[in-house]
Amino acid sequence: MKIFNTLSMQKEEFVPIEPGKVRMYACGPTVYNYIHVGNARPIIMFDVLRRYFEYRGYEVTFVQNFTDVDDKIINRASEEGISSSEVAEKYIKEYFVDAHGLGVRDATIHPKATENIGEIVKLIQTLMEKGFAYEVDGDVYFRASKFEDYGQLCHQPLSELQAGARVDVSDCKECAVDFALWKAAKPGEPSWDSPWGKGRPGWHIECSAMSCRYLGDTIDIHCGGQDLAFPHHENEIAQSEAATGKKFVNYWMHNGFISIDNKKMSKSLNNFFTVREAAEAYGYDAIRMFMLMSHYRSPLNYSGEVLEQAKSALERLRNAKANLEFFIENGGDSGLSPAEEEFVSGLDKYRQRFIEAMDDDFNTADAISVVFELVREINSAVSSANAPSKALARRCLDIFMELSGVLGIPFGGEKDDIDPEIQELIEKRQAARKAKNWAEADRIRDELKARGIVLEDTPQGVKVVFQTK
RNA sequence: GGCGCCAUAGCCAAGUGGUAAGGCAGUGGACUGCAAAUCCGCGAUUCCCCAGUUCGAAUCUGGGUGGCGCCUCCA
Repeated sequence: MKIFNTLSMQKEEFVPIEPGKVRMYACGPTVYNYIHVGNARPIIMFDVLRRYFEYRGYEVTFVQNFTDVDDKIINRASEEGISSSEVAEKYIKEYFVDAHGLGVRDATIHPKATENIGEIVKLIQTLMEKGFAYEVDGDVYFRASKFEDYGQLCHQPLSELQAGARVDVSDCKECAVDFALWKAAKPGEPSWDSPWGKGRPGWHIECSAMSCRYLGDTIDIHCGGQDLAFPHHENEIAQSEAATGKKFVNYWMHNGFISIDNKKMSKSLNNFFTVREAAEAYGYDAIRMFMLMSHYRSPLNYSGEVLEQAKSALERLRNAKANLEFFIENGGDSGLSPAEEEFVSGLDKYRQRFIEAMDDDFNTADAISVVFELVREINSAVSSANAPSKALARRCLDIFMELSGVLGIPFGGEKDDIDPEIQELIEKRQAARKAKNWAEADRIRDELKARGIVLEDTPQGVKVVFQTK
């Protein structure tokens, strides 16, 4: 398996710290608002990562945090006249609504910054003791110049970073690149006791603390959006490695941005759509499909047209599944003929190609194209058999679902039961068809379609398809 | 100023040295009472431009053009 590592800017063979196990950490959302479509990309991508590792037999421990104390949460709280913990709680709940809608499984652990203040303070103390941190009036800063490898992830020497840094007039830091580990409490803000007085953690330190607590000093993979590489991830490396003296992360993975009109979707530009809004317009499933259809490091432009395309593409996969399920119920009872047996084992080549694609830095775009090719071959086989057997349909569905499952291709819920009223209409239509009363048959078909139920006539009987959003 | 990314059919998007995957849309046909679904066929002599390396380049090198990102909170 090859992974593109931001540290080396190259694809590297993945070698886990402990054979058969993967320890990964993803920077989760700051919970002060609904997540937007750009936020959804890493969430979906890293869900795929985790599923694929599991598919390949790894035991995965996946930690994704919530940043639940931060300026933005505090601002939001004062705007809404509620406490910041209420803001955080609300948007954590909303996060899970969206994540589940997108077919994202919960991480192994979802720690919160506020539940790890003790670890954070301890880590800062260690940095103080080692001379990597200094206090100014209750604030504590990291001394970047003391950490030799600072800039390794963004591939810039400290001098360049300093030159590019914007100068903050009221800054009391030793160096512009230094960053806050601990912030002294202002009146009315949430705060915790510390050796430097009441305050709260800076943004970067929480991830170092939680990664270490839940996964150990050195982990396999740390991932997040490209914009986190600097300064967030760079700072995490500095903090963690300064404190432990060990390598922090073996593989850094960063996903590309979602843009709108070719401009980065971001909260500061205010050109974002929330996942909630996009899901209302196109469905959660279309959003996931949209992300799966390109490589995670490529830039991706969001538009209604492209979401509609993703939705149509997904429809093709859904039809394939529905067709196979129909034949599993209504197909012939004969077992697999020798020719069919051979056909089914021939499908293994698609599994092979799928794995090759995913092994190459999680190339979901290539992998999904393999799924489409598999679908074409299956459809072709099933439709050319004059009465496809249940057994053949079953075997085709198995491999199709196996590969789809790795990507988490969304198929919607379980098949609904047909309620008696609908059943009656279907039977009435069948009777009309028998009597060659086409006008009546079409009228009933249109009526059901308006209710989201599509009837398809096949030689094996009528197939009922429930349309999902 | 520093660092980095991208440019492939109408749209989306893989491929990164051996002669252009896949999806959407379009279109011709088969199937159907008509549909739907499905299948078969059709679309880039060519991968932003120029020069070079090579038997051979969309893929490597150099130079352009255009777009984007990070260096500041941001996935």
